[in-house]
Amino acid sequence: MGVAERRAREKEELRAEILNSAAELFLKEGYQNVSMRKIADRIEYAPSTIYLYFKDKAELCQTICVETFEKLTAELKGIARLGLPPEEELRRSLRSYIEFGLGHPQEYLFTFCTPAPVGDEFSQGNFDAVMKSGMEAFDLLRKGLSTCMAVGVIRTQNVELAAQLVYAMIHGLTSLLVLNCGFPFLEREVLIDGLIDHVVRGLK
Amino acid sequence: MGVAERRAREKEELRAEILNSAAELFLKEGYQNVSMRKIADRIEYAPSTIYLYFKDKAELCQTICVETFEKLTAELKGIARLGLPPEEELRRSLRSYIEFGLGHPQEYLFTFCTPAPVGDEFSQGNFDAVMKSGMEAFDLLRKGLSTCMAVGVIRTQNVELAAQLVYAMIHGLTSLLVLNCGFPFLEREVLIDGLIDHVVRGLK
Amino acid sequence: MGVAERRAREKEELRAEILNSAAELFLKEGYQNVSMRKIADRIEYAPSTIYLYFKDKAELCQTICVETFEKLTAELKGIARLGLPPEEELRRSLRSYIEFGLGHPQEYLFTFCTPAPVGDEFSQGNFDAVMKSGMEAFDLLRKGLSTCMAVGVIRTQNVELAAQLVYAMIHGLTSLLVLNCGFPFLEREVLIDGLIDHVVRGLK
Amino acid sequence: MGVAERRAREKEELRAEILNSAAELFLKEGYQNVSMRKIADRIEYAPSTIYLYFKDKAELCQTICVETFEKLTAELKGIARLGLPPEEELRRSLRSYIEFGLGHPQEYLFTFCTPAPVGDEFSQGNFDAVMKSGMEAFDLLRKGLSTCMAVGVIRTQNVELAAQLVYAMIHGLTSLLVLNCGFPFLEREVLIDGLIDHVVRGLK
DNA sequence: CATGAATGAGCATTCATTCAT
DNA sequence: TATGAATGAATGCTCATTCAT
Repeated sequence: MGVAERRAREKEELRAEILNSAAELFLKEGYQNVSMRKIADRIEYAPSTIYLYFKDKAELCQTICVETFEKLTAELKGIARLGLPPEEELRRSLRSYIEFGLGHPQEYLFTFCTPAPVGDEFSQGNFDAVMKSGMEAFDLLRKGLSTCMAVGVIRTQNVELAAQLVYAMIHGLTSLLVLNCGFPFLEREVLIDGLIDHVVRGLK
Repeated sequence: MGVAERRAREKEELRAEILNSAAELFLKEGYQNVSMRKIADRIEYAPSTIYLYFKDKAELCQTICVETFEKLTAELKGIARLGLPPEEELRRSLRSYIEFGLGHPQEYLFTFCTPAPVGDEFSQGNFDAVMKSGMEAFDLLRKGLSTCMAVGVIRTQNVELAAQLVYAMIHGLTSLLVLNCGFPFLEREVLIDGLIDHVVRGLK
Repeated sequence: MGVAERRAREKEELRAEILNSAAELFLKEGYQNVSMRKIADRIEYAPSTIYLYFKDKAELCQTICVETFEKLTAELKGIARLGLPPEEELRRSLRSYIEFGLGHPQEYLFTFCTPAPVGDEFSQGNFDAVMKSGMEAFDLLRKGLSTCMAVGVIRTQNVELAAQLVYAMIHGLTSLLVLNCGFPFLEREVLIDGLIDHVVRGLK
Repeated sequence: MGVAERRAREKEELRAEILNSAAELFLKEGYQNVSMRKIADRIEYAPSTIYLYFKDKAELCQTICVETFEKLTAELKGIARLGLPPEEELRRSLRSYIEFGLGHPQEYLFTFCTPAPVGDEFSQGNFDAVMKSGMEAFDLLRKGLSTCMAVGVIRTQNVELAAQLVYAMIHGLTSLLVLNCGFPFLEREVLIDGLIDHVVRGLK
């Protein structure tokens, strides 16, 4: 039936619109400074409408984070399926990670650069859900480094340490570029190439 | 003149007490969760008294950030004055930078992890004031790398590129640790040592 | 004509189901704590469906009250039809009244313990409708006392005074028990027996 | 200092005004239907001002109840101090109780005829505070009946039962008269005299 | 007949801030 | 200089109700 389909589509669109607007606002103003009303104003719906789609503010926030991680994971998995040589795959993954951040700046910043809302607003359940999906993405990095280690293209023996350091370094560049804070950065491509080289060279 | 002097001294002391208490609270509870009343309660003055010393909550926060960065700059300058061998000085500076972020998480997050227009709470003026004092510290990193390059302990020729990459990498670790997002990071010391090694090795 | 009949029957059944569920919820959770949604959830219909049967929440409540009082009146009439000796009939009626209050606390409170203008939620119309059906029950008390007086089992001559006092006394116990205020009352049965005895003895 | 005194007096006056208005509204519209805003509107202050005087809505309600009980207790104690013969003292106390209700209709109804706010709004602490002060008044009734029993002016042996029944009966009349619900009651004095007689006769 | 989507008004409460004193 | 009193705006959230379908 066309009617039901159209309704479902519209509903999905509004849900996405809420998520987008919320992510944008959370990013620009900080989780705590964004009220449900502000989100509602931006999408031009009544505040109570949001509650038809998300139980509360925390669930809204959680959903943004989880969906962002899921997109990233999917992308990294796509690369893994290409069957590239390990070092090449690692480089591609790192680049993919950075480009993902640049391509989804709002979600990236909100998910990776915003302190977890403290207090009783964000429940342990909310927190766990986000962390779980984040771990999935991180595991792909661990796995890639493991493979490199197995075939001897990187020297270091401590997978976990290597993974955390590599993650820190690419996150550093990604977040700085995404923040777009007015600092006179060099060309993005130059920085990305330079960083990946630096990272991989350090692993050898 | 004794009376006027004593008054001035007392006034300065109260100002410092407000800053200290506020910084402590911002750190422990997060900027948003600290009300002017809480600060006032802690110093045992009326909330309105704080407004005799600071225009508003944002100015209070800005002052704390700027004064904290001044401390970082002073620290980095202190290291420079030690006359250490260039590589050693670089390592010490990087470590100092990271530890500064860990020691002043609120200020760090506010200054380096928050996109420019922070809503209507923090004015552009507040932001600029803080950013300006942060940039002073960055200059010291540029200078340190320059020296390393001059004496040949690092290979790369592009100071600016090196500085930005190094900055990105240490910022990456610092911000992750500061965000305190629940991720099971390894020991801080291990990560810091590992990162500095990785960074320096990559520069050679 | 089968179709129209079945439809009418189904409609009547749903109406009754709404009333039953609402009464049960009002009783268990208190009028204010019962939302139209809760009622709808319980009968597994959409909230808006209820509005096809009742103008608003107040009308729903009014209907419950009136129908309940009609049950009380029916009960008292049933006792009268038993042809018991007058004193016995009086005792049975008093007990029946008290037990009615205990069994329908919300309706009781709403009708007998709430001052007339109930704010803007309940209209005067709602209130009058309920009061009218409550008064019908009071008339039966007058009649019962009249009979007792006629046959000499009670001494007092003033029917109206006796009726009002008796009513006040049983209302006193009923309302206290119904309010459920946390006071450590004795066993309900003991109190009810004691009260009826006290009331009847005082009439002699 | 005149200034401080005047301030204290004004503060006390506002506190009393809040209590009075709140009691009146709670009574007329029911605890749940009275918002802090409505109270504020009535006294022509901002809603937040009320919070300078009472921690929350529950504390406001609790205060009204407790202060009402305290007034009643004081009155009953005054009678006890007169050293009247036991039966006379009992009659006077009962009359005093009824007249207290008639003289403070709003507080009486709110305190004695309104169901305890359920849910988590009213804490156990709130509840206990009210119950404690209510018990004090009730104890005076117990004591009076005890004395009557000791000197043989009343027959019944069960103090607690007698006290609860007597309380129920006088409360019944008081609440009906106070409700002023439109029912065609006889003269108040006639009803009061009649009730006290009825009650005392039943005790003999 | 029944509903899903949406809303506007309302809630208790908190907070940064002002201002007369 | 310092403050106590007061406030207006905002917050997350709930609910009775409406209405197009």
